[in-house]
Amino acid sequence: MAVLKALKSSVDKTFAILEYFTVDRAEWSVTELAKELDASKSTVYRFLSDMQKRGIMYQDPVSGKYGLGLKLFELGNRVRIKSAFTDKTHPVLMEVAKSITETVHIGVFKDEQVYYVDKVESPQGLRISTTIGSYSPAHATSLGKVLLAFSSYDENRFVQRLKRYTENTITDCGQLKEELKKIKKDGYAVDYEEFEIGLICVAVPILNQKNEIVASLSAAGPANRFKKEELPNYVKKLQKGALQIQKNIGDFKLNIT
Amino acid sequence: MAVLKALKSSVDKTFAILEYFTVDRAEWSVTELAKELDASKSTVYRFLSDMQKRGIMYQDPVSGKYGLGLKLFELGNRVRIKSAFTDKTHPVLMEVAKSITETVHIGVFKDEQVYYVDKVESPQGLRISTTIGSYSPAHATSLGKVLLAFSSYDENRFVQRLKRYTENTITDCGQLKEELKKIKKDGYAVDYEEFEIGLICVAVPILNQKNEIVASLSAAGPANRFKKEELPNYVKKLQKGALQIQKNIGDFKLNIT
DNA sequence: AAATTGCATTTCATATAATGAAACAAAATA
DNA sequence: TATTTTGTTTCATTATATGAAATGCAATTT
Repeated sequence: MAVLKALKSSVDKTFAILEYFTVDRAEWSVTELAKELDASKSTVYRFLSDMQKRGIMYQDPVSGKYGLGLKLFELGNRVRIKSAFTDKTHPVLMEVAKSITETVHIGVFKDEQVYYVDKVESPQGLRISTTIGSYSPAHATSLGKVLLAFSSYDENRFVQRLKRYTENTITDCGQLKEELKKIKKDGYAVDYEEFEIGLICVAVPILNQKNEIVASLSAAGPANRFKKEELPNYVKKLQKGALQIQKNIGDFKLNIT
Repeated sequence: MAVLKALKSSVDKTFAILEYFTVDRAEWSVTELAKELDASKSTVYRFLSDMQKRGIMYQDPVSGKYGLGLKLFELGNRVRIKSAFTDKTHPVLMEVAKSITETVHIGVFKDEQVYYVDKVESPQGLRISTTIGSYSPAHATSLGKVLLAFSSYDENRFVQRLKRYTENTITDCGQLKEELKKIKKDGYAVDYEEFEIGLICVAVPILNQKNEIVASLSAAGPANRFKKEELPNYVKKLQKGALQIQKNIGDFKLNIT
């Protein structure tokens, strides 16, 4: 409430409005959004229609509701991360997804969270589906635990409360530190339904040619399809992919800011 | 010159500035951009730094120059076309690129031009590299000619001048109509260096399950690698991919506006 | 080492655009 | 037909955007 009025610059307001258009809520009417933002219809209308004129917004000709437009897609594709990083990782991701037959992800650190930068979905019907450009908690995912384990991090990083997502989530800082130590030793992390019941993930680090960790690579699938004796096999396939990516990316270091 | 002053709304100004960040010119300093826009440094600075605070812009910590930020990548990935269409086409594109070993593209019609919505680059060193979200002329590309041939179009569509790009470009309307008729009969189009010298493309239509054309699929490679006797082979592989995509997309119809 | 250039950034009085209430038009609903 | 609910437009008021000049910082030149 009173979201817009709190922001002083038009630039801020513009992008605050865009943030409301998510994957889960792709369409808003002027009235709905005005109510949500506690702003006048005129104001919201002007923002949306100005953006619509530029193709940043798309207006459904039938319902009159607004959604994100093609121009934004266009701009998003110009962002460096895409051409510099994903172009190099994606082909490998395809290979790994095919050989493991589960959804594979690449995640990096951003704001203490895991940020998904690339994915290839499992060819199987029942599969995990995440949105590129979204976030997950670091301590409750295999991607995050790998990133933590292989990064040089402040020991006091975990003074912050570790949020519980399921009964398996690690919420004790000491326990997490032990887990990370083990992960660094083993070279991989597993998430046994620690973030979501029914979801199991395995992840390995992606290093650049200077052996700095730049991202992590995971395979994720439904718990009932996971066989513990297959774990070394998954890890082997992931590591093979990670090594291939390492070859592809050179000394590339992702600047996430 | 005087680009910014001509625009009355901040929303317009914001996105006008973003448009200056292209693939060819990914970075601008405050001073450079202020000069280009004929605006004051303060103004440009404020736009860029406001956007930078939100992650829309990225500022290189060394040079101080600005580029497009991750948030924009994030927003771009939320655009419907991406999740609804590309997710379904990309895996097939990978397969086709691998089997043909040339860069493959998917294009749709937008504003009488070919709009690139997805691509997978050739694994070979020498390859064609296009930007997703960019445009090419319809009459001078295989993607475009397929789209024209299989769309129900106005006969008078081509009264507009057909721009010449190379010595092979079809610039005569009657000749183009003949070509389109042939393409419809054959089920594929070829571009023999009609847009760019040294570039040869082959394209086939992608139909949805109602048999409406929704996009076209092409393979593009350097002319000196192209063997005429391999053409039926390329077409066969492309058609196999197009059929797979048809299965994936159902009765999906792309709304490009 | 001092001076100079070249840059991003900040300041502040003024010009200009953003704002919301209300009116409007058009469609959906009763 | 009457009523409600939309998206859109208008316009006087308010608040933000603007640019010249100043600042601070670093790299380069004297």
